[in-house]
Order: sequence, then C-alpha cells, then structure tokens
Amino acid sequence: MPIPLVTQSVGDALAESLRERVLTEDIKAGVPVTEASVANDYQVARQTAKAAIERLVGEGLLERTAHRSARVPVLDTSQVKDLYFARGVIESRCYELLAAERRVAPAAETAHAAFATAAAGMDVAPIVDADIEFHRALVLSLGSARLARSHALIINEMRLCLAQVQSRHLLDATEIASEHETILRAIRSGDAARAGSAGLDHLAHAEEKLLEHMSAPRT
Amino acid sequence: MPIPLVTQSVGDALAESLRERVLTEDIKAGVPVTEASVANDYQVARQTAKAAIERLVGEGLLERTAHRSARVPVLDTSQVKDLYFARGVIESRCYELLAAERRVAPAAETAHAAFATAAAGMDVAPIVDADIEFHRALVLSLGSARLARSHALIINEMRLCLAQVQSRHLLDATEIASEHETILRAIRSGDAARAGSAGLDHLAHAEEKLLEHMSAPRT
DNA sequence: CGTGATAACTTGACGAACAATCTGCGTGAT
DNA sequence: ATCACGCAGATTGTTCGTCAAGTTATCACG
Repeated sequence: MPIPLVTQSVGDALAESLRERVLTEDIKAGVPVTEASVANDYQVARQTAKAAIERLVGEGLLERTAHRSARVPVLDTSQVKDLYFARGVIESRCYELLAAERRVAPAAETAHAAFATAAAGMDVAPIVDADIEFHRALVLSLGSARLARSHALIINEMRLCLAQVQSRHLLDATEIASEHETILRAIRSGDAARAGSAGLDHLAHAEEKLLEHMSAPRT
Repeated sequence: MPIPLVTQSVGDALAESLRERVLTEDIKAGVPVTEASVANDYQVARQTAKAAIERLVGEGLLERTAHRSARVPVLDTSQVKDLYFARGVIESRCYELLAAERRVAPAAETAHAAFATAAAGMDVAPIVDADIEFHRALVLSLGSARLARSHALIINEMRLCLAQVQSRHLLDATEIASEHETILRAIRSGDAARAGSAGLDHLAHAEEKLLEHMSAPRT
C-alpha cells in the first residue's frame, strides 16, 4: 500500500486561504472580491485567482453573477432556516444511526472535551470551532465520505453565518455543552429516538437564538 | 421583483455538456479526459476546458490527481455502498417529513406517472431517468435548497454508477413502480415511519441487485 | 425628469509560453 | 533475462497579455 503524501498546488493553497479568510470574516460580507484584487493580494495570475474564486462559489461561500464581482453572501433569515433545516435532516438521522450502534467516536469525545476547554476562555471563535468540530466528528464517525461531504458543505455555510453575526452575545457555552452531553448520552445508551430528537432540539435552540438576534439589531 | 433571465456562458454550457456525456457513459469510465482533448473537441481554450473539468471533479463526476488526466471514476462495491448509505440517510428522513405534512408534490406525481410510461418502453435510460426524477422531486418538494443540492450531488454519482453497470438486466420496472407507490401511499396517509422505511427498503433492494450484479461478471 | 450616451471597471474567453511532473520506453550494466 | 537509469513525450500547473462583452455609475441633454 502506497503511503500518501500531502502536496498542495498554488491553486489549492489559494482556495484554502481564501476559504479561511471568508469563514473568519477576514473578508467581510458584501464587499466585492474581484479576481484582480485576489491576484494582486497573493501575487498570482488572474486565472489562478479566478479558479480559486470559482471553487468557493461552488461551495456556496461566495456568490456571483455573470460579469460581476464575487461577494460573501449575506444570509437572511430564510437562508438561515434552510441551513438549519438541512443540517437537521442529516444530523438527526446520523445520531439515530450512531445510537443504534452505541458508538461514540474518540474524535467526538475529544471535541466534546475541547469544547469545555474553549468555553472556559473568553474568545468566541474557539468555542464556535469546537462546537462545529463536535458535530463534524459525529457525522464523520459514520464513515461515509459522501455524507461527510454534504454535511461539510452545510456546516461551512453555517460557520459563515455564525461569523457574520457577532455570536458572542447569543451563545451560552454551558447550555451548549449540556446539550452535547445529552446527545452523547443518548447515543451511548442506544436510545435512537432520543439521540435524534436531542440533536434537533440542540439545533432548534441555536436557530432560535440566531434568528432572534438577526431580527433585533439594526447593525 | 426582478424576472430572472437564463443565459449561459461558454464555460457553463461546456460543463453541462460534459456532465451529460459523463452521466450517459458517452465518456466512458477509465479513459483519460485531457484538457487538450476537451479543448479540441469543443474548440475552446484550454483554460475553459480546464475550468469545466475542475467543476466536474468538484461534483465527484471526474477524478484527478495532480499532473494526471481526469477520468470518470470506476465505482467499486464499497463506494456503491457509501452512495446508497448517504442517499438513504437523506431520503428516508425526507419521506418521513413529507409524511408528517401528508404532502406529495405534483412534480412527484408527474414523475411517478412518467415512470410508468417509461417502463412500458424498451429503453432502459428513460426508466432510470424517471426513477431518479421521482426521488429528486420528492426531496425537492421539501423546499430546501441546501438539501436539494446535497441530494443532487449524491444522485448524480449514482446515475454515473447506474450508467456503468448495464442496468437493463437488473431492474424490474414493475417492482420499482410498486415500491414508489408504497412510498407515496405512506406519505399521503401520514405514516412517517412507514414512509421512511419504505424508502430504505426501496434503496436496499436496488443496492442489493446492483452489488450482486457487480460481483458476478468479469466484465 | 427621464433618456440616452459615455467611461470605468470587471469578468469571459482566448492564445501562447514555460516549468513541473508523470509515463513509458529504450539503453546499458549486471 | 532483468533491473536500474535516464531520456523523450505527454499533460497539467501557472503565468502573461489581449480583446470582447457586460455591468454600473456619471453626466449631459432634450
């Protein structure tokens, strides 16, 4: 069996960097991301920048219409609802299936512990990352590449959305941790129905707070 | 509200044509799809061909490693299982949710009827298309753009797989139609559990026949 | 107050070029 | 005969320059 090496082309690295900058709100929503500006910022050819931008468009992290600059999409409430809905469809079934196997991946345990650590700190970003990582690890532990891919697409858009809203006001780390714990316990005990519904509850809470926060301020 | 117009850039049209050729096995699995050959076939620049190829790679319809030509992936049994598994996760939950609303979209009814029409004919392709369309319509009727997108990705890979296998031997149109009918009835009657399990059964049958056919011949 | 023309900006697509890399094949040594 | 080596061909990665086409905003004009 060949041992795989990880190499990265300039295009790959560019797309990755761009994706991270979008997800961390380093590139803010609404401002145009022109091919020329990206090419200039990274000192790459316009074609290369174009390819990277198109890749992100394909992932839903940028949006663009013909002959106009790409922008980070601003998600309105209906899109947020769609995001949570789609995520709920996938995740709740995943938790049910995991419960049927009574299996919790070590990665999920790790992420769960990491969340507690992050929650102790003052920064918001690590908490969000740990939260996301927890759910990603659970879905990933089912071992389905396609499912993980679909989930990753949705999760990334959600990260985008969480980055846009100043999420520091709306997350209660203690509550999130306890909801995660509930999900894990249901999975461990083999209670599929409860695992699924706990997942949905968790999402519903997050969605509710997020929507509430989105409609309130004029920011 | 603006009325949207549909225009297509060369790149879009190229990607679409290429996708169709891949899905219809016009471009056969295993044979290299070089940028130069695509550029030459369609009389477009290599960059344009490259962009289209990269898009299909992103959709999982082509695979490629650095500095090597793209090829239509040959799906082995483990990949087929993954495909059906991921599809089952999404579709079964979708049918449950539709049953909760007791709602069957007209498009699904249309597709169901179209399946019967196609089944009467001798060609296999229309039957496969109608089958796919039936499931697509059901998922789409939930109205979630993200979910539809995830589902479409998986469905397309599955079309690829069905095109590769000479599916004429393994599908019993009558049986498929009756399984579809079972799903619809469960949804209409509001029986969520039965709708979900009928969906899973349907997929399990298809998967079983497909795997059986894949392991048998030496082709 | 619209209407239309103009200019600036941006993307769409092309063509050519060179580097880096993979592949296969022939050569030569063992 | 076989294996390692190296070389040539094919293919992608990336860049540059150029032109066409489309979008947006401005501004003069009727």
